[in-house]
Amino acid sequence: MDVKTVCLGMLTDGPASGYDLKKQFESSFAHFFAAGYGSIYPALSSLSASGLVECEEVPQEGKPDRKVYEITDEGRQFLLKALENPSPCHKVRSEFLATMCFAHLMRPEDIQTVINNRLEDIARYQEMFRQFESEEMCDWPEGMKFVLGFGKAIAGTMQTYINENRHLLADEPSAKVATGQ
Amino acid sequence: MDVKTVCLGMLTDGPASGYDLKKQFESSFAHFFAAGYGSIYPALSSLSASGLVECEEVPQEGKPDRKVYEITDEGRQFLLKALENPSPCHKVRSEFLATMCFAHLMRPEDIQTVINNRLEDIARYQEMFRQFESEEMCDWPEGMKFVLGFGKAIAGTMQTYINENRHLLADEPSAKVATGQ
DNA sequence: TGCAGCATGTAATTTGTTACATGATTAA
DNA sequence: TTAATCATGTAACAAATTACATGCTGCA
Repeated sequence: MDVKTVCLGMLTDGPASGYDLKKQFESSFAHFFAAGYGSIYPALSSLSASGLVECEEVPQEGKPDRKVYEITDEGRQFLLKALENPSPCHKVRSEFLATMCFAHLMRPEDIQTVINNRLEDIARYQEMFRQFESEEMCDWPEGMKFVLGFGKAIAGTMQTYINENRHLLADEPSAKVATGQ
Repeated sequence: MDVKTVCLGMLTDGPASGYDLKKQFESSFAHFFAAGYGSIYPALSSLSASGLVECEEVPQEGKPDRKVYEITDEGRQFLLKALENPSPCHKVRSEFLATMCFAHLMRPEDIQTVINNRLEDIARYQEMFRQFESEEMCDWPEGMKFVLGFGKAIAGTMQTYINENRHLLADEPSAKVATGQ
């Protein structure tokens, strides 16, 4: 499933512009599917050319026309076919873990920095999940709740694991072992 | 960090062929960094052309020459520079989660199939982690243990989360609610 | 007889990323 | 005045996937 198909899926929720979809990719989808304008706009053009979506251009003052895309019946059919894949993949590409594999070649302070930055990143996701929980979540489809819950669970596990095991990689400089003083 | 850099890192463990590296990508690295022959061989050629590795061709009978690559001092320096990135990314690309977002458009039995297949995939990873734990693990660098433990923790959380929340997506056909029978 | 494993690679294609290009509005 | 938000897109580039291409050995 590529960006095109995910955009098509997002449009089942109602008409939207490329700009709108980008916001979804930055929020609810951010933890498992990345896409920038450079892939979203071409995706929408292509979907439009294939007749899977229709585009309505809404003129605006001082801004480019807002192009609002709406899924067609053909688009719905295409999406359903795409959703029939019985084994959709789940891929991780982690430069973080790759880096940690070679931690023994790094300076301890650099390892600490990498870990702290990762924890910050995780914290940002957790903040996002918290916001979703407090807000609109009730009227979302169950699948979306499942996916958000999934992300939250994984983020929590990562955080705990890293905190409990970072000592394996490098002892913190400030962690002076009891010196009896 | 691309395939090239990871190959370079793997070679710090000792000389190896493209075929050997592929086996690592299929085992200990499989849960966070994918690479096939189509990217490994070109990566090694390129590293060799840049002088970051050296290649020794070992003739064999009935097989193509085995090309054994060894990291050079220049290669080590290059790797250390690459490891200095303070914020290496950790990206997930999940067609599985994307599919689940649109579960309300799918047939319940198809949802079950997708979930069962995902659980099988997770189980395969867990089996792999178990094998590593029983074997050679002791002489591995701490970073590698950290990374394997990370994968194991995530796999466990996924499994538990999916089992505990799959009912949100579709009630199993056989799950007849207490009939008083 | 057939398949898995060993062992290498190339070429075409697909996909996505990054940088570039434009430009008005609004709040700090 | 400066940054963020709104709003679109293209073109060059980078990277990885897939299919293709070869061919021996050893086991079941």
